[in-house]
Amino acid sequence: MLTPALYGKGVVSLLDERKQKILAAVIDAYIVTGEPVGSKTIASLPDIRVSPATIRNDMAVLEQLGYLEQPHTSAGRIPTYSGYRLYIDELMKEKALSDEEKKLLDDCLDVDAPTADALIESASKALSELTHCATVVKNISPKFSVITKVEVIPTGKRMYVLLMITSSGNIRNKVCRLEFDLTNEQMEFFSRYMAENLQGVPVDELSEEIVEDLVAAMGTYMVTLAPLLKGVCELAEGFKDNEIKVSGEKNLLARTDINSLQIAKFLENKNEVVKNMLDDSFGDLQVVFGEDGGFVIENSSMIVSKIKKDGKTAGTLGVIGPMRLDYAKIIPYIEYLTGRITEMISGEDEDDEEE
Amino acid sequence: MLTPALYGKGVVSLLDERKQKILAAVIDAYIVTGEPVGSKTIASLPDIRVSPATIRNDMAVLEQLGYLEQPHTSAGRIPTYSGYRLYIDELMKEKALSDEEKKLLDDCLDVDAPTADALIESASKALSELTHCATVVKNISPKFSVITKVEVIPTGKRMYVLLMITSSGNIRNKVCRLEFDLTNEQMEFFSRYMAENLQGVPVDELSEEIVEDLVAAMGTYMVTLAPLLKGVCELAEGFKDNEIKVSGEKNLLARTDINSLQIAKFLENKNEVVKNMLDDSFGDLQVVFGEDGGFVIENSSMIVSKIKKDGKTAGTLGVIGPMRLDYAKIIPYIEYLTGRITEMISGEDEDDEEE
DNA sequence: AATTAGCACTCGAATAAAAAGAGTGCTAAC
DNA sequence: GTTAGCACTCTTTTTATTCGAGTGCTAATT
Repeated sequence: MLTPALYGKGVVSLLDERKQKILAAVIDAYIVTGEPVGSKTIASLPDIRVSPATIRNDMAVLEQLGYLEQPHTSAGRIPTYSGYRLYIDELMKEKALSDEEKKLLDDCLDVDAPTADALIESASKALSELTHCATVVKNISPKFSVITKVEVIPTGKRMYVLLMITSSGNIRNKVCRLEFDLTNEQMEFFSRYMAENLQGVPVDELSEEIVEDLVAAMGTYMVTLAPLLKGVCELAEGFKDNEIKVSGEKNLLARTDINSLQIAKFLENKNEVVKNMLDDSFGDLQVVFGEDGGFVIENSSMIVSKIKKDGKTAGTLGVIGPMRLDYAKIIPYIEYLTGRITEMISGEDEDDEEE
Repeated sequence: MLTPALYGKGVVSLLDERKQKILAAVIDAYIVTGEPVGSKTIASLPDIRVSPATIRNDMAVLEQLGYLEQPHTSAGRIPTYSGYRLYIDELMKEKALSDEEKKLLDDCLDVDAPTADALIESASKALSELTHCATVVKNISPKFSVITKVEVIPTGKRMYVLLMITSSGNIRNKVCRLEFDLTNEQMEFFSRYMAENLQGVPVDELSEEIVEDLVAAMGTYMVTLAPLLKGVCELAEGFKDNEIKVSGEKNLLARTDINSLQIAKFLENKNEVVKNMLDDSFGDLQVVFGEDGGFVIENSSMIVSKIKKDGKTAGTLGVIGPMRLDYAKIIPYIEYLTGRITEMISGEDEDDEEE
């Protein structure tokens, strides 16, 4: 007999209610202690009314189904990947946030942050401290940013600063060294040309081809200004690339059950590794285990949740921690934060909401 | 009898030539193997002509003098801090760079780097790969940078980007949200006011007091523009603070003899820790061991060398690695690189050297 | 048919004892 | 001053033994 709450779910229906309870209890215990869990431990729990022998039988079944495993014959059980998966998807009881917790989280959000990215960043810092994990952030997608301004500012002999500002309030700059000094006329032309051709263009649409076309159409100015346009191109790339930020790495490095070198390697490639992972193809909340795809940090898992804007994925926020993470508590944290951020940034573009 | 090369040196004169040779040999061997070194190992070296017994006697003396120690009775010797110190200062034979090595290093330097900091950065990356250590960089001192431009650019409703450019080609920006939109007149006033009062001011002289004076002297514009000036202040701080960069951390994290958590803590506080350490009070090249002052990474050491400009310290470049570092090889590397950079940036300010 | 008590069994972890080995310090001879 | 020789020390490695947690199976119980 299934509890009402579990009707219509997935794999869970293959397991009778008691086996579900036992599996959940084993994983709960393992998350707390980190040690293999035996039948006696489970039997001593208040809402389990059967004997260790019965539990042993059930655990043997759960092992055959691939949800649990034994490190060695005479040890208790630990969860497998699919055990965790089932637990997260269908078994665990999320610990709803109390009002105090909500308030705490609200206070952590920097409501005065000048850009959405800074707001998300503040959430990331807070989350990392509250969970004692590393946190990972994918900034507001370049899809939502259009170029609002491209400037060139002379700063020295043949030295120029290129400046690009986007609608989401992000700025990037780059120093260019040219072959010749620009005349006033050339600079004015460049500014006008940029304003006419790039203003309003979404950052992620700015490809090399577009820039090449622009260069070609520039006529006599071509030779002198081409290097600047190349710089523009690189700036746009910068917006796309530097999206992913990890903070609180210390919390991972402090752990003995996670390999430091793997962490370091992950941090080096975080862009490539995480980019594919946080795409539209997934649901709003996603839990990835430490050897799925490119994400190789053994014994770790990553929970990420989407931040939306106008119904579309705009960014993500999540944590990276040990496999045995307190999912039931941390998932609500993350969902609450991304939910609040989603509220805060919706429709912010057009006009300021206050007053 | 002292070798000519050692005349007039320091503590070394207390040690006869053979003891020096033995101490150096022990440290050489320890640097390679990481294991305590015994008398037999030393005796088997080609230019040591005495028996193990003699070496044992000498090693006992070296231990009493505090240069060596035994992890336990029946083990060989390992160097103490002062052993390393003596070795580095007076005993080791630096391995001079071959022409190929010089060429290799030259090729690593990004001669086209638009700013001196970028040049140093390229050296840092190369050094980290060549030595398999982390590298640490202190960027060209703010003392050498004067403010060349402060701009304010409107980017949205009540949103402005503050931009500060220094003579060394560095740029920093900051998004400010103001209470009111600025009129054209206000913006023009601000630009002029900045140009008149801040252009040419060395970055590290821009204190809160100066800014407060400026605010006070601003007259009617005071109320509206004060927040912008606060932003200017923060930007200048940014130039001072973000000087120290570490790269190649992976090389440290990969080692089992260095504590990951200590590395993480160091990385978090690198600014405070390293700032004091790379000051004018020291010689051109400095070796710091992993528990001196604020630098607490057990079993590690840091070698830093100064980059100069017009005879004054302008920046530093160095490596952080295990205590048992191949000093004899790495020190020449660092000295060569900082030397080259010093040459390249000298007098670069006034005019371009090429053509 | 499901549950449970009972029990033999397994295998890792902890403990103890023994052997091996590296290196020393000291003494006496060179 | 140097060195061979040797007893001694202390770690590391090996081997053996015990201990105990936890299991799986069987037979009894509900």
